[in-house]
Formats: sequence, C-alpha cells, structure tokens
Amino acid sequence: MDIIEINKVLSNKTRVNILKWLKNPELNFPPHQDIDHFNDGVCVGYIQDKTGLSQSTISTYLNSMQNADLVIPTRHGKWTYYKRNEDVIQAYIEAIQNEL
Amino acid sequence: MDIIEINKVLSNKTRVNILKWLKNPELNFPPHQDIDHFNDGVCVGYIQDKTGLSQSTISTYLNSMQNADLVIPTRHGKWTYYKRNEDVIQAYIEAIQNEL
DNA sequence: ATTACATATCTATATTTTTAGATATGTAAA
DNA sequence: TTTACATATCTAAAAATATAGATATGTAAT
Repeated sequence: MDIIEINKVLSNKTRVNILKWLKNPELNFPPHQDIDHFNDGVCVGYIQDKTGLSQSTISTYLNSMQNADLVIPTRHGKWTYYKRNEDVIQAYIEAIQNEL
Repeated sequence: MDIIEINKVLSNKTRVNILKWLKNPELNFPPHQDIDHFNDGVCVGYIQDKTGLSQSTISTYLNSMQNADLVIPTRHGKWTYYKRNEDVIQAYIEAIQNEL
C-alpha cells in the first residue's frame, strides 16, 4: 500500500469519481447484459460512457488504479470488470488517519 | 477544502514528510534562535536543511501547501514560519473517510 | 543608507502526466 | 475462420510538475 502512489491516482477528478461510482454500481451504471449483478464490478465500456473520455484514456486510468491496488479486474468473456479493492482502500484511509 | 488539490500536494514524498515533521517540530528540528517555542511552526531554512533540496524548491513546495490550505505562514522578523493547518487537515481526513 | 540575510519569485530545462488516435490482442459469434 | 467487438497497448503531442540557479524583496542590524 503506497500512499504516494495512491495520492497520485486520487489527484485526478475522473479517477476519484470512478472509485466513488464503483461504491454503488447499481446507482451509477446500467445493468450488464450477460450477468444480473455487480459482484465483480463494472465493465470498462460503461465507465467510459459515464466519463465521456476516450477508451484509451479510461483504460490507462484503470490500469493506474490497478497498479496502485485500488481496483481489481476480472475478465468475463469479452469484458473486463473492475471493482474496488476495499481492503486496500480501507488500509489507505487508516494510514491517512494515523500518519498524517 | 479541495481534495483533488490536497491529493496533488500529497503525491510527493517530500511534501508529505514536511507535513509529518511539522506534527512534532521539537523532535524534527533544532530550536529557533529568536523564540523558544514552535507555536507558529518552523522556519523555511530548517525545513530546507532537513530535505536537502534547494531553497527555491522548498519555497515552491510550501507555497503549494499553503495554496491547498494545509499550512499557515507567519512572519516573524526575517523569518517565515510554517505550521500545520489542523482544521483543514482534519476536514480532509474526514472527507477521505466519508466520501472515498 | 548600506549591508546582510531569509525568503519569494522568475527563468529555464528535464521529467512526468494527460489524453487522443491508431494499432494490437483476445474472445465470442456467425 | 472470418468477423465483430471489448479492451489493452503503442505513439505522439500538449500540458503540468519538479527543480535549480539567478534575481528580487523585505526585514533587521550596522
């Protein structure tokens, strides 16, 4: 858990938003066509639509979020789903609380 | 209190360290020559010495920290002292807790 | 008023980040 | 076994950040 790395990720509005949206996928995204839950998170396409940014930008963002261990990818057929990594997010929050 | 702005500031190791050092000035800095307390924080020169970076870099860093309201400057004669802005830091920690 | 010193600002360069478009890869369906 | 589609990676350009050195400013002592 690298606070500096995480803060870098969270110093961009879109990336913070993505993390927040993933907290309540059912409120922020349409249902997936192949599965009826968000257990593994949300597919890249939906996240892209919601942000209005290009596909490559969102892919890059999600990759940086994954490198910081903030999200976990799961492949389902053609789609990659991303969900929050709650353990790391919680550890980050506690580190901010205790160290800052 | 702008979380994105604060995260930008806190995405650099030196700036995070400065904020941490200012939590316990007596442990991290020598006593000032003109006053015998750290009520208004620590002078720029001591912070510069501790980091080993150039004077202009530290001045820029402190300025960015001040813009994000993380620190409060006080002029004492020739010196500018910087201390933590505990209210904003606390509000930031709570925002991270509640919103993230 | 001149000098010395602490800090801020300006100028400039190297590095990093942001972002898009083009291309590649992997998977499923026809 | 092509085709279509979702996502990732590569390439490249613009913008932002990091940082040093030079210069400016403000304050205090002489």
